[in-house]
Amino acid sequence: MTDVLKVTTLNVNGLRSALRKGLRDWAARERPDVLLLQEVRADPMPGALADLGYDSAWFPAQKAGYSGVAILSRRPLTDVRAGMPHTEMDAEGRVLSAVVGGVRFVSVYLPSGSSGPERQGFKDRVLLDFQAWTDALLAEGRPVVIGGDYNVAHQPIDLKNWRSNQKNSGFLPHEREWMTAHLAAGLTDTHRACLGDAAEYTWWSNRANAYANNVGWRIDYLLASGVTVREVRVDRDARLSDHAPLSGVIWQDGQVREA
Amino acid sequence: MTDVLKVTTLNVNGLRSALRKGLRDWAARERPDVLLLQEVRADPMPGALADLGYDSAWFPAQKAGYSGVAILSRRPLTDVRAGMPHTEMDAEGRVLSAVVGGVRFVSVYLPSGSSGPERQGFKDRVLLDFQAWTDALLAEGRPVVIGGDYNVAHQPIDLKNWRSNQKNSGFLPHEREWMTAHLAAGLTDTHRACLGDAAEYTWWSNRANAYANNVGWRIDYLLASGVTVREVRVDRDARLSDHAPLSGVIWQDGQVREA
DNA sequence: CATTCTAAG
DNA sequence: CTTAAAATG
Repeated sequence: MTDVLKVTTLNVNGLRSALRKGLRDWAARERPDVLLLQEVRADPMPGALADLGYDSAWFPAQKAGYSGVAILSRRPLTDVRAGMPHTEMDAEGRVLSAVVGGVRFVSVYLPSGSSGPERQGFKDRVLLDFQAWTDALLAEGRPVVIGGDYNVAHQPIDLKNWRSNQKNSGFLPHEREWMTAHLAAGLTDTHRACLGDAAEYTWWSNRANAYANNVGWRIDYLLASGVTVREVRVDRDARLSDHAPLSGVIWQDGQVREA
Repeated sequence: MTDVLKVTTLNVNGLRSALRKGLRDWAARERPDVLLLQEVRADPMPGALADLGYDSAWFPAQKAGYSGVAILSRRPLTDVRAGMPHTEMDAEGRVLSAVVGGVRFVSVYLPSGSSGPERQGFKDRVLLDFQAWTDALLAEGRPVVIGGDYNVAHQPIDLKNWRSNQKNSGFLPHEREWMTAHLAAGLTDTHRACLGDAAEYTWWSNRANAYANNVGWRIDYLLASGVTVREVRVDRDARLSDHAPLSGVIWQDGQVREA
């Protein structure tokens, strides 16, 4: 493989909704090689972007219209793995991976804990088990790119109102510590690595005027191991859902830039 | 009372929806003195047309967003009666009456039987009890105008495809016979009395292209006892819901046309 | 506040 | 096909 791979992660908040809002045109313009989607909230739609050359893999939740992740790729998609495994998590279609161009891509949608203590408890258990799962994945030795909605902001710079959110799900101390450990296990936060410490968010609540006032959170990540991701950017203007697409260009380590 | 009373009956299929579609402008233009509404599907909205001078009475279903009838009037509304009484029927907010200008106006929404045998059984029981209720009402001696969605087409001329609907709820032989008896009990079908035998419908399914192809049913009625209703018309073009407004002008019997 | 699903028509 | 509500984020 001599080419680089362009990757995008996006929580679509309903794939049908995102298609209505122009995901097709956006994909035709941006042409990511790999599209990691979360919150598909629909049965598999292999035809959705097929005419743009995308093959796809899908992992819907058991409950219709809820959660679900997918991977779309313009290059062959191999060794697809749906689930962690983890009975509760996998019933909700939250993690899916596949190999493209020698890199294992992961699309992950970690639970929100904001609807109450029961879901926060679930989220906390999932964080532990997802860490074990990524540890095992990294131990396989193959380059890994994880894209997804973690529902966790890491540092104060990652959300507009960090002070008032220290007791809210998504910015709880133990969630932030978990993210620190997750990265320390061997994953690069490519957004920070590429863009430095500028405040840039990937999600804005639909309530109030959060988007207009840029009251957002950075809860979507593109994490990498064994490859370098360059040209990372958040397409704040896309408006395909309440999340922004987060994209980057992957260079295999040791790969030589040609001309 | 020297003036005539203009009355309109309309199944709004959600009052909020009808307001979005222009019910306010329609009422400001047509200025019915009495508006008989069915399928309000909302909690009472006394402010909806208050600035056009309408007082109102409401009978919502116990279940939110379902059924419900109302009467709006630009003249004083007295002796309001909600319910038949009939436990099941009244839990669904289907009949409401009040006196305006010496006439008792009834807004009624008879059940649909099209969702299955259980609802058809309910509809059949309601038809019997509603007949008893109207018999008692007529026996009071006061002029009566009933407007509403009966969910019954009376004659073959009252629906586009009568042949294929002879086994479908809304045009079953026993429902048609019930309507014949209902009228024979002392109510004039003012639409037929005023407009003769022209095919004119008051409801078109949202499915297929029923409205464009005028594949409709006449299931909404303006029935009168003790008064004459003139200038009856169906406003097919209003598009305020899947039903058309059905209007008429009421002359008290013995009332002399002035000027 | 937005999405999807359901019940109902 | 359309409405409104419920669940979820």
